[in-house]
Amino acid sequence: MKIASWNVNSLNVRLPHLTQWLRDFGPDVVGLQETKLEDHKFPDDVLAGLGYRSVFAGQKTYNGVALLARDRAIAEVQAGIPGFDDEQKRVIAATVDGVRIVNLYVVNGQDVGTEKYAYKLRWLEAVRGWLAEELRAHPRLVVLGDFNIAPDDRDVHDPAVWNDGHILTSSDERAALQRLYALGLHDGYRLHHADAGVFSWWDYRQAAFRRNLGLRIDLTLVSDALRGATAAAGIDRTPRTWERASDHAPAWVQVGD
DNA sequence: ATGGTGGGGATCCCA
Repeated sequence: MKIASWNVNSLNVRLPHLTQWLRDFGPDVVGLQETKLEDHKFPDDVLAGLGYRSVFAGQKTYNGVALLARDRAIAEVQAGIPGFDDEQKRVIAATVDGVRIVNLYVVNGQDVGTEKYAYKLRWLEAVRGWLAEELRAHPRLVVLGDFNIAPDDRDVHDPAVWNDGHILTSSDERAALQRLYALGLHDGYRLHHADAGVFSWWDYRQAAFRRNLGLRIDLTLVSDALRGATAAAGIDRTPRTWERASDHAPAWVQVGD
């Protein structure tokens, strides 16, 4: 099963890219972030025409997440973090073919020390508590999404700029990510690749994509129980080359066949 | 330190 994560930065704008990419890449499961669509506007009919069922939790203008699955049922759908009151639509989870999939749009955090940064750390702690429960109930777990955290220096183009005091790379954010790993979750990409300089997000400004000035912040984590079945992982840069692209590229992991 | 670009929707917020 090929399982992917893609921050589309407006599904309204990116629907042609998504449909093209579904045809080209043929993922079995996809988690989308930043759909920026209210649920009644979600294009589930278009996606059904391509063989994908979808579930979604959206809102106008900001955030919004969805899970798609091709030729498979989507069961036990959970939107939001249980017990964590939050108006922002950043989480959707479901079970597909015996694998629990948790799709996260992690808070960006703006700048270290801001109110949004504090919210990011609170939010990640709530996610950690919930994932501990999810792992007990569903040992075969994949946690994917836009984490808005670059795990280590290999995942940034310039570690001097993206340092322990900078948003997306600060020591508190990285420590929060390590606490997720400590639950028994593994960066799928790093199970197969040790290289530096492979990124999933490039700023729209300063021709960052052309110059490969990016970060790897879109992650696919696999649980202990799935680690041995993780056959491959990667990032598909192709959609980032298309006209009017999302600033993110899809990250994927293959579990089993 | 600043401001660069893009999406959404309202003339500014968020990334």
